[in-house]
Amino acid sequence: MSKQKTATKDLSSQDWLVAAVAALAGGGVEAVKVEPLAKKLGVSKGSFYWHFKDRAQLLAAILDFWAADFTQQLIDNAAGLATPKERLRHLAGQALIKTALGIDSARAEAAMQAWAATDPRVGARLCTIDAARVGYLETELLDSGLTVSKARTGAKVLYLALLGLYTARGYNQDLADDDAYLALVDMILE
Amino acid sequence: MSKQKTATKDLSSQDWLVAAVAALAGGGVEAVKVEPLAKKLGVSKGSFYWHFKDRAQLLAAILDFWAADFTQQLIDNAAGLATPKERLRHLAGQALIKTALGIDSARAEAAMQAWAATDPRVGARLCTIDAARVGYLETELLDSGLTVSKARTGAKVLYLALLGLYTARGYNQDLADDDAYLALVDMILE
DNA sequence: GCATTTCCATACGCTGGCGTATGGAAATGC
DNA sequence: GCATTTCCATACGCCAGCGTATGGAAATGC
Repeated sequence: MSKQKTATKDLSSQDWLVAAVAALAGGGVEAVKVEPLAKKLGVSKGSFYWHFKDRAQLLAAILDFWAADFTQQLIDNAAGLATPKERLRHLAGQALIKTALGIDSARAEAAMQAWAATDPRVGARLCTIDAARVGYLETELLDSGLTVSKARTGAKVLYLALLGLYTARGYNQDLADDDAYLALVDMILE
Repeated sequence: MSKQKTATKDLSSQDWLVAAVAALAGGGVEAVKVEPLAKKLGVSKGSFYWHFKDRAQLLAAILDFWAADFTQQLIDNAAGLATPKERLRHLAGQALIKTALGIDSARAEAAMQAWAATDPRVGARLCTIDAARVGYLETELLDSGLTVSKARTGAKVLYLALLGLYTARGYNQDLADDDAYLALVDMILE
């Protein structure tokens, strides 16, 4: 029922993008549909087709947004805390991606991975993102004094568990146990 | 191009169910559509609406199949191997659900969880399945001599990582590293 | 061997979502 | 202050997928 922001002002393509990501988080890629989004934004789809060529371009914009934004988020995460252990433990609560805009980041993460499983081009993009993230985790583990080998597998394990945590947040709150993840962090750091 | 099985025989509702699960594993719930399935099975949708009331009933059948089948799979998994450690390590390669029928079980798993994230009734069903699975992992860890507390969080961690492994299998083969999961099993078992 | 049941094909109407075309209103250039 | 640009509404045709209705062929009962 609540209108979007301030007044009945013109929408930007950013507004459409944010709404699209929200729909993605809520119902997967198939839920990112032009006309329902228009209805939710309180405009007609004439607005959409002015800002975007077609639906495919919107989906591409989501991917670009995702790829561009996660790096910034890595920096934000690393900025505040002193030790690698603190930073790694922080990943459980705060997701790797922005939780701003009222979007459930864990659900958005899970939706992106589900999307990647059905679209190989999305999968390829997410692979590079995953590689960067695992690489980040690996450096944190190396900074903590782990051997190269242990840091390598440890980073993968941490990220796999993080993916599982995102997935569980979507439907199984009992399983999405942050403390379990924190225990894993401690376990890997010995 | 290949026809399905033996001859041009009548289809059973099981045939439809198997095809539906395959479509689910390949493209998510939204890919489970009556007319495309009919085309893939080489029949018309008149066949479908004889075996099923509507699409919702097919989806419900998928859920029932999933819930009924996973228990059998738990037994199969536990049957062959002697020690808990062997059984737990076995989970990486062999998924918890049947890999028969030419269906990628990991993709099917991931598709089920993605579905659960968008449909609360599916989510509720998967929660009980997850609980049983985590419970199974917990008993294995207890049999291995872990304390109640360590077994509890260890089971959750193992299952979260397993979920991540299933997800990764869908698009990131480099991340879907069985050895990393095996290392986690060893780590939890000390 | 005729009726009934089983299983499927064909044809139809309906809806939701996509993309286009056209026009209109408000801002903006100058 | 008139033309242009910016942003959106309305209306249209189109297609995919759902569900129904009806009929037909093959097996089956008996």
